[in-house]
Amino acid sequence: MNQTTRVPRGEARARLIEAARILVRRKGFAATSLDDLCAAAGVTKGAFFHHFASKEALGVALIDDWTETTGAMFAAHPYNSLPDPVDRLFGYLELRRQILGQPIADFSCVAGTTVQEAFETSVSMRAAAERSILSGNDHVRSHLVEALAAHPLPGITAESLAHLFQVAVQGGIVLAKAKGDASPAHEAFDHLERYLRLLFNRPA
Amino acid sequence: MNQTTRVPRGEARARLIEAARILVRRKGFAATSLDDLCAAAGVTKGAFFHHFASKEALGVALIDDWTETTGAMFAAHPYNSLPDPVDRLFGYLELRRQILGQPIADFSCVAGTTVQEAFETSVSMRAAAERSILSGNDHVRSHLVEALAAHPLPGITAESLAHLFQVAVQGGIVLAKAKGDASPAHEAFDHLERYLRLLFNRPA
DNA sequence: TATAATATACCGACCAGTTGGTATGTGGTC
DNA sequence: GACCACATACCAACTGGTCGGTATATTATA
Repeated sequence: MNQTTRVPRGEARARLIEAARILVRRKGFAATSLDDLCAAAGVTKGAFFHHFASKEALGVALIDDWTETTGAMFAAHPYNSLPDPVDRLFGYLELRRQILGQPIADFSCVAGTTVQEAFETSVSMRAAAERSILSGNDHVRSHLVEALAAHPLPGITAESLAHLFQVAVQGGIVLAKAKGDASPAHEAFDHLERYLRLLFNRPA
Repeated sequence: MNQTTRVPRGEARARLIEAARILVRRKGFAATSLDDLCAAAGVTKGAFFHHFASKEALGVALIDDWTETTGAMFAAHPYNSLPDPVDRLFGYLELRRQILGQPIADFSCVAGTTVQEAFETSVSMRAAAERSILSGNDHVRSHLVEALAAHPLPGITAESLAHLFQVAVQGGIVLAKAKGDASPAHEAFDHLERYLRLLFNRPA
């Protein structure tokens, strides 16, 4: 209740986004109230509306921050320096499987969760979610383009395969939430890897 | 506003669930208020709380109704009478692709949308969503069990493949909502079909 | 370099409208 | 006339958002 130590000047915005990430992942966007959010961030309503014009604006900032953070995380990972693009794809999948070891709320996707609610009610949030998906897509696609250049597959585009990765990630999250267990998501990545091995003729 | 023609006696509950299905698909569960819901159903708050103990109870009833409706729809489809189980799987995928021709809100999944928001905040709604996913899973799995009996694939279970179908459906919806376009979902089904053709040795 | 002027960051009380939920009344049906 | 299926009226708590104010930082000026 009573704030004993104040949030240092200049940190309010970052703290609000951090708190929003946690709350939205747990309860969704609509169910996250600004009062709860500000309390969790240790900040007042005044601070909120100084940094964000509306709850919707916070949502956009949250998703954009999410895009940046996750993008940087994947870009920084060691598998990116593997010489073989197909191995990089397997490295990506392996990382994804590792992430599934965390609690469900911690591997839930901010963009995916939010766009389920807001795709019709908020133009700007849907657009932000599209940017987020697109960013993840680009990462995988770059490896796929290389892989397909070395091993062309008639009728299969890097774009559509990259989408399949995203579909597996997002669908896996939904099933994990429903079952309270990450194993269906885990299995989906296994199947995706097996599909890639069949396509690129890479037996395990 | 003013109710000109009243909802016939005995229909309130069904109308509420129907209206909830539409609103929840468009705006999510939390963002759907009881006032809006009752107005859309042409019914008063008194009717609502006569049939449902709480908003959460309506959510559970909505998801269970969804499970029943979709289950009946898939069970009734002609592809189920095809002699070959693998052909039935292709028939299922073809039907899924047809459904993608509708507006996004109309192929959005009530269970998937709701569980994204409520998996941590409502035990009963998460359980209802699990029942829904499980029901869809069972349908596909029954064909997969037959297919695997005729054409065994070491290391691949009907259960995990059935999950993959659900993952493709749910993930496809998320991507479609984000992009405002069903094509990534469509492509995911194409890849899934190609994967099955490779596994079961069924070239197109 | 001291100081005035201005911009930034944040506070917290307040507001009107909405929220899920309740208590009680009423008309139709058996 | 009892019961069921709703309608009506109402409520406290909460909702996103506003607004006047203050403390701190930045820049301009002399």
